[in-house]
Amino acid sequence: MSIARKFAAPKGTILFSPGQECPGFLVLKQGCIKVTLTGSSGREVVLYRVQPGEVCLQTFTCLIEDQTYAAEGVVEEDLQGDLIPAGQFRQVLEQDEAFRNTVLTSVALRFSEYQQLIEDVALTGFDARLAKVLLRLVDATGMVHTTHTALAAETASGRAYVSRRLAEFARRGLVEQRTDGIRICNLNELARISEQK
Amino acid sequence: MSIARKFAAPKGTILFSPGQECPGFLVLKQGCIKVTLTGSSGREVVLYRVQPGEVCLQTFTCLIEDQTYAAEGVVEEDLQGDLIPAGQFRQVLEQDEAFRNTVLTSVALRFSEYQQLIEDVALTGFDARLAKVLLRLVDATGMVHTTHTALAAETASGRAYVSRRLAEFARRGLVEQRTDGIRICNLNELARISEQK
DNA sequence: TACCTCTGGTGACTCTGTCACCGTGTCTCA
DNA sequence: TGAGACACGGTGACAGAGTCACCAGAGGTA
Repeated sequence: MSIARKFAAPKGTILFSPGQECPGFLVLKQGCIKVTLTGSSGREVVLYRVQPGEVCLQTFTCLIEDQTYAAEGVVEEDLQGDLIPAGQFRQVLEQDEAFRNTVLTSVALRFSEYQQLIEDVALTGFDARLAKVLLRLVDATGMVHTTHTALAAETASGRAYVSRRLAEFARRGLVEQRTDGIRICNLNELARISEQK
Repeated sequence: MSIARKFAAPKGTILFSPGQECPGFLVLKQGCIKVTLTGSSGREVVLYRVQPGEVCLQTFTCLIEDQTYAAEGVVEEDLQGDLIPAGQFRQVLEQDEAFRNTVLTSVALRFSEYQQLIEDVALTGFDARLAKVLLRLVDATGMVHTTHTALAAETASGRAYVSRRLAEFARRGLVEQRTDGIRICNLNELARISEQK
């Protein structure tokens, strides 16, 4: 993969936005990218995150189909990786077997994630979605450091509704709302809720 | 692609169901497969259709990740194609460049379709979704031959609600409900609605 | 201190989806 | 030809989900 250029970007950088041309294919070594979709109403949905070892598939679709981006990508944690220029992507894909495997695996993984997301949004109740997100974001100390607004994007819902349901969760003793985030009090019960409906 | 076996199945055949092992990779030559997700409540969502020239990606994910199916596949129109046994899939992918390109293109296409579906379900109002589905299913004579139940699956919604909104569309003169299906009366207005919100 | 921005709480909606129940048309089979 | 079975769609009443506007507190900063 000698064609690849080193690439780095600090937290907060907008890597790509809908409609943009695609500069190349990014293989992540360090950091995290958040990929979101924003509706015309301004509402935002988190599609997925790209972690080290994975590839950014928004780019993949662009390159294979020769299209522009459909989603937005933001750097969540300082980024480092390799960028394969758009023109050389197919060539590397042909020649480098390890790279090809990485891409295929990544595609398959993302594919099932998308399907899961569709299932969650289309077939699952809100509380289950919220519980699932809380369980995904909880850290080792039992805290979730995030805002209601961010949770709304993660659950493909609205901020006000998140506030209400979170208040209900708190009333039931499942969580506790603090100024520095949300403390998870009853992990088992949340897990149970996340599997309902 | 000499390893491939001929494969055929009549309309109505259930090709795969959630949890099943994946027998191989199907390249479609004729017919149509409908791939759906069914929630525990019994509610169904149409994910996509596989048309001739395309590959079935449910299978792709299974094979690459060595997992079982997550969705259900039903034959909508009598099927004919080539089946590449599970064990040989990766090998063919390595050796056959044309096949590899077909797969990659198909994956990319399906990937953007999934993203579109997420956008529709998560960010778009119901009327827009319904209008979009009607426009997709309308035939040359301006008719949509389908049931409200089927439209509910296509719009990731419920049958009763489809009935209600369709009645409202009819009241506004956009469509006309008949015993043999739905007649589209105002294509332009439906197109306008399908782009809202 | 005054101001600004980010965040979250809340009332009052609308939109979306569900459930149960009914009527209609069609098909089948005795 | 009549009885039952069944698929389909209409509808009232309700529950769940999401929106909008407005308010209040916490922190930063000038």
